[in-house]
Amino acid sequence: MRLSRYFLPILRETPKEAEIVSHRLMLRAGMIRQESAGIYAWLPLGLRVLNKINAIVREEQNRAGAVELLMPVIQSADLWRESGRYDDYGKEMLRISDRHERDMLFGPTNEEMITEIFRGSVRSYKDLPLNLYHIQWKFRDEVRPRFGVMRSREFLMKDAYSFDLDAEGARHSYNKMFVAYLRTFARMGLTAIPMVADTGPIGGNLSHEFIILASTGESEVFCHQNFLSLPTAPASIDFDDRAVMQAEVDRWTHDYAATSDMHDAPRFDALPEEAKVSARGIEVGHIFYFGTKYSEPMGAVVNGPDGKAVPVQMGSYGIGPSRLVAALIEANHDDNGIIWPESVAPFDIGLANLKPGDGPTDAACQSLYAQFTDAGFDVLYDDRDERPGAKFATMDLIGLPHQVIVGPKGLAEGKVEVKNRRSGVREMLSLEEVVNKLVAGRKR
RNA sequence: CGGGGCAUAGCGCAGUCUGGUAGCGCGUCUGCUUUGGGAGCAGAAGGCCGGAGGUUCGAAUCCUCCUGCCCCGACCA
Repeated sequence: MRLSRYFLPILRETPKEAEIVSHRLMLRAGMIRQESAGIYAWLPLGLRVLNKINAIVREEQNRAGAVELLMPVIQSADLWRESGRYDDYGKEMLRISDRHERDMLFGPTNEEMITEIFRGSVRSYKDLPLNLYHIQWKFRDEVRPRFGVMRSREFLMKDAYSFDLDAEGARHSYNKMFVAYLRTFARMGLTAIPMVADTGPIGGNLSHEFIILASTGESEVFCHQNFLSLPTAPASIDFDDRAVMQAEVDRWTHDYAATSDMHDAPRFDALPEEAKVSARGIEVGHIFYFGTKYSEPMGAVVNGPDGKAVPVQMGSYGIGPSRLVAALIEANHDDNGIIWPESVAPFDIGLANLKPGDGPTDAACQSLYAQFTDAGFDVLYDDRDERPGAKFATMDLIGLPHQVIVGPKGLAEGKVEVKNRRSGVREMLSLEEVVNKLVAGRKR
């Protein structure tokens, strides 16, 4: 993509409303634009990151056996009256009516709808286990939206729903999502710590929040030092093996970890001093097992092996990709801007032409652009007629992992500069070496 | 939902107290000179001063109401 043809409205100054670093940087880097309190438009650069995150979420959901579908944003109030939550949910639910004055709502979550879909088509225990998920916009009319997309009213959520015949099966479904979540966050370069959680309005009796540590986190968290270095399960782990899944979950729930609402101070205090981690955290995922809370009132039943109808055991599993964009920036930035992990970067390489209009420089850039693109990289080519300083500042701000800087000075010696955004390391290499280096780096 | 604040050019702000032709910096556009860490000079464009009423010869400025947004707290993927 040529920057001169792209839409990247960068701000040189920080809008005053942005309090936390991710919000500031998202606005400055032209990723989002606020349209209303807690409601944002995703500009091209931001959308690219969101899509990269979604792709990782999908891969890991699919790997764990979940199946993607897509449910509507607008739901009927009648569905929510069946579960009793139409009255329980309160003012956070945005209630609307259509032209026939039917009560509708903008979905804050989808337990009711997925249960309705399930009961309409599944009759036998032989169709279980089943896990259905979608990635869809949600609306929760927060009293006080803040921190940009970290706590917005409209937000993107991946929500999965599992259906099992019995509690043991449901536990396995829960464990699969637990492991899939750890892998999902690890692939984004985040250390997410599962913490025993309150179940809130979703209900149920088994729940974990996945928290990443960040100084700007909204909640206070306590955990054992061990979590900071626990290795994540490999992609090859057998999601169908109940014992393997349980062992993996046990490994990740063995040590103490809790948010302030669930904090067990005596237990934490008993830890050796060097093992205590007390910090702030951002919730990036939340999983629940809630049994028959919805299946029973809504009549989602299957015939068991004995021919008797039983309500299915359910769980739900949420990840907020839009919040993750902000969380990733909180965890990856410096004074100059964002530092994207490679797996979610909007572009892999930023190619800066320091002197557009100069024949040899243009030619070298064109050649590199073609070679990078052929090698499968997403390249943002800064061909704008700007001074070098402005280009460097832009590149650092938007945080692409690799910067390739091409100017007459280097080219006189047949070289271009490659800079690693995270380490800051710069090298002068020939055109051929640059391509080889980046290709080799990606395979590693 | 309680408390506090803000609203003037794309962004950041001054002007409001004490009413009298709408300002500054950055950005944008034109030209020239520049070109390896946000250039210099010259010129230009861009505003129903959040909205509606009111007071006044005259309102960005004073009064009333409304709306939007932000911050602190309580609540939450």
